[in-house]
Formats: sequence, C-alpha cells, structure tokens
Amino acid sequence: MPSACVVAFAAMNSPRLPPAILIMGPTASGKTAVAMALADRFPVELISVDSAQVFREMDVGTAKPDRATLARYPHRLIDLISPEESYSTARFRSDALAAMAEISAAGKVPLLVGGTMLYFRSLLHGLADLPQADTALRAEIDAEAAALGWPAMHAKLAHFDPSTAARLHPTDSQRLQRALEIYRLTGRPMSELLAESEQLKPAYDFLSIGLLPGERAVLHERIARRFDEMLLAGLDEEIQGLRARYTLSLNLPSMRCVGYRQTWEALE
RNA sequence: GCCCAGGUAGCUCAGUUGGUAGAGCAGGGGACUGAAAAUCCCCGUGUCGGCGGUUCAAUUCCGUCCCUGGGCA
Repeated sequence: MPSACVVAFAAMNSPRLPPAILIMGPTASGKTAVAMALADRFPVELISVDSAQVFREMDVGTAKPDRATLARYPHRLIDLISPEESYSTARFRSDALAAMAEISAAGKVPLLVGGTMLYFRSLLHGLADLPQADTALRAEIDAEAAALGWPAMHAKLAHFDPSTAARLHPTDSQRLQRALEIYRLTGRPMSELLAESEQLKPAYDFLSIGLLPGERAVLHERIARRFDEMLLAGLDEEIQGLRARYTLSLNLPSMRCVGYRQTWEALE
C-alpha cells in the first residue's frame, strides 16, 4: 500500500447537488489503488483526469491501467485520440461533464482520478469564455517567432495587451503564443476577455481528495522503479511502433509527455 | 605485466596557455485559463581520485600510487 498521506478538503457541502469525488495526486502516489478500493465498496464510476492517457496506443509510457484492470474498473476519457492529435483543457471539461451527467443520471457517483491539475481546476473553477486553439494560426505564430525570437513577440503583445505582456516572461513561448492567438482571433486582449467572462462552476457537490507523498524521496524511488518497469515492458518498442505508424514529431503534445520525449531523444 | 583513454556538482560532461571552476539533466522553490507529465522564472563550494614535488600560487605542470574502461601480452 502506498505510503502517501491522504488529505481531504472541500467536503460535501451542497447537499442539493449531485456528488462527485475527485482524487488527485502525483505519479505513483497510489491514486489508482484508492480509486479501485472505492469502486469495490461504493456505486462509483471512474473518469480519468490525465492528459497523456487520452492518447490511443500510448499504453506503456502513460502507465495506463492494463486490460484486465480496465475491464474490471472501466475508466472514461482514456484512448480518445490518436497521437497525432491534440487534446485540450476545454475539451476535457466538456467530455468530463458529459460523462459525469451520464453517471449521475444512472444514479451513480462520478469518481475522477488523475494527476493533471489544470483539468481538475477547469472543473472546480470553470474556464473563461475564450476562443479555442487554432492550429494553423499557431503554426503561423511559431514561424514568426522562429524568425524574430519570442522576446520580439512579447514586445508586440505589449502593444495591444500590456497587462498580459506584463505578467508573462519574454521567453514563455507557450503562453505568449496563446495570448497572441487570442488577440488575432478576436481582436481583443486576453486580459479583457478573462476579466469579463464569468467562469461557471459545474453544478456538483465536490469532494476533493489529495494524495500527497509522506516523503518525496520515497515517491522519487517509486517513480524510478516504475520507469524501469516501463523499459522492461517495451517502452522503446512502443515508441518505435508509433513512429512507424504515425507522422510524429517531438513538438507534438503526445511526444512531449514525460518518458516519451526522453526515450525518443535516447533512440535518436 | 605493458600501452592508451579517463577519474571535476546526485548523474553526464566542459573548462582553467597555473590565480581554488560551469553547463545540461536531476533536485528545491515559484508562475500559470483550450499543448499542463506542457511552457516559463529563480536557486550551483564541489577535499576538481590519494600522496608528494616544482611554484608566491596547482584542480591545471612533474612524479608516484589507487580506481574505471579499452587494447596488447
């Protein structure tokens, strides 16, 4: 059994709303074990909150539960897209809410388990009303940045969205790209859109459970062991197979997942 | 036994034409609204393998010993 301490917060306090349980914690903290134990005793259904397990055929490196476990404890939001595609926080939120609605309607309790904190945040605090990602525009912005450098892009952003520029570092490529994307898509600064949009919180009575390691070193050891197991289980082969079957590159979200990026680089 | 290449931060290594050393990764802290296991910011004193010698000064040059890898016997 994991040596994690369990810290529960935000206990149920809106009895009129349907309940939902959130279990969050770092890799190898024992989330799955806790979720399965709950599933054995209560009428819950599992929803994965994991930005890497949404990829099909990425099983070894994402520490996806094996077939037998999944058959016994079905997880929603696993194996949704191909490694060539990308997922998003917004899509997670709508997928998760749809699944939660189904589960609640069936008289069960949604049990969300995972380690992607931004996804949990989007459920607990809502998301602002912002335009969705635009692949073509992002490519355009990236090309421009490759020529001018991100600090120059940051300077541009400062012209039409000074407050966002002020809180972003001139080399924070990902966030600068997003702020520029939003401006080009809507003609309005991200800071304004954020300020005026109301973030709707889902109508659930959330019980949040955080799994924190008692000792960091123990967790690190467990993660190292898990990585060795992944190598034995054929992480190299998995990645080589993916590269043979799909058109992949290191800057794709799927290949930026920890483990995948490092192994890819080691294989080069 | 001999020859060669190495022994520098937790790991992989760079470097000092002699003035007590710095990158990447790991680790710690922080930011974060459609890529989040991502992106980004801040944090680097370690008998520079041991012992001698030369020198005002050695991690750097010399000697010797130990250890590791490769080659030859």
